[in-house]
Amino acid sequence: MRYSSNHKAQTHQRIIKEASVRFRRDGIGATGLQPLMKALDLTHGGFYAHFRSKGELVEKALQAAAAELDAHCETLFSQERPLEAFIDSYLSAWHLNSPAEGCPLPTMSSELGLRGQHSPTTDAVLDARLKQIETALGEGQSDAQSLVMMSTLVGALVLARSVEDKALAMRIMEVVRDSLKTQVSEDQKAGQ
Amino acid sequence: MRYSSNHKAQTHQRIIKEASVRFRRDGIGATGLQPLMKALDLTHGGFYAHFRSKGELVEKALQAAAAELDAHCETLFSQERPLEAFIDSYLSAWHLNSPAEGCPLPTMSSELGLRGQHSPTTDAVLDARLKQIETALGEGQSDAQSLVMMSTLVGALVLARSVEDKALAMRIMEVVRDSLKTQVSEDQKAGQ
DNA sequence: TGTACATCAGTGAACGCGCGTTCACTGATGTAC
DNA sequence: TGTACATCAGTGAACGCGCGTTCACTGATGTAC
Repeated sequence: MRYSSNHKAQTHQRIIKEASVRFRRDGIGATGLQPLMKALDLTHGGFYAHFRSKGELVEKALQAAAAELDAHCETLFSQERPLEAFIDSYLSAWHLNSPAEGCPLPTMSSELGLRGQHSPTTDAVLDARLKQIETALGEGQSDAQSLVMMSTLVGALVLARSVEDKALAMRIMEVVRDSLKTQVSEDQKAGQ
Repeated sequence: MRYSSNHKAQTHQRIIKEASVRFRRDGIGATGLQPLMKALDLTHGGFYAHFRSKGELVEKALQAAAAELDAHCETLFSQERPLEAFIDSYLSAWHLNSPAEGCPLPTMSSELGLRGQHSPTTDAVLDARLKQIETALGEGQSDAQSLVMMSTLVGALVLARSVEDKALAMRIMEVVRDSLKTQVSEDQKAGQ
């Protein structure tokens, strides 16, 4: 069956979108192409009309997730207290329970890093995030601070998501949130 | 063939040891029982004379890795500057390149947390690590600081391991190491 | 405007493969007589 | 001390399953005449 001119491009994007959700939620290895295509009311055979391999889809899905997050961060960083908004958003109950729609770093980076897979895309995602934080930190602040902040945010989310005790998970996020915000305001005072 | 009385216990431990290495190095899902047993010059069928399932091995391997790390931390925490030694050790070039023998939190927790697997063992591993840090922090310090420190350490290692740029990886570890050590010495001054 | 044809996104069976798990079996050793 | 037997850690073939990937095919639509 032949479809309207932009039909294929639409399907292409639907596959990427669904993959970016499943890779973050279930992991890359645990996500099968067959169930993925079935969820979109397609058959698995058609996959290879869109991508050369699962690996190519991983790249595209990671880029899509990063772009999604970039857009979300744009709105946060245009607020009055950009860094506080970013911290609150990153360590929120919503982000804790929505790995499928959140930052790909805590969920996908370990699976991409451990294997020989090591794509340049992971570096690009992290770079983009760091650049945004640096800009928000303002002048006079070294980029070292953004590396420390990003490490703390990612680590807190990884730990909070991995513990079974929900109260502990919330406590991890709360104390890290407070600590980072205190540090930011102190740095801003010192910078003035 | 029947073996000497402690032979089975020895094999049992060998399986756990090899699994704790492979789970951390390759991930739990990507580690097959067949190759694992073959590496120990055993056949895969014998596995079920030792463990009820792969899941049980995951638990035992995680516990073994945690115990190993506990022992290593004991020696660090008996040094003159226990926290500095712990930070340097956690964010060392060796730890960056040796996930198989290092802390199981950065490598295994995401895989354990994402699925419905969520075993109480993960919580126990984190708890043990936190307890050690709290003790080293000394009296008057809240356990909030140990949560923040552990988050930062885990996050830094996850990020450093996931980026392709080796120089960036070393830089992440370096700036986080410096930041944490500065904070520790400041806290100790304030605590006196 | 009506018909013949080419296109190609998507179909669905099939490929080899490795997975976790089961099970009837082996055979060297410890134990009983 | 010598023989018969029971034990049981480990063997290796087989199970069903889902994986990533390939490929000959379909059939609705856009295009050419």
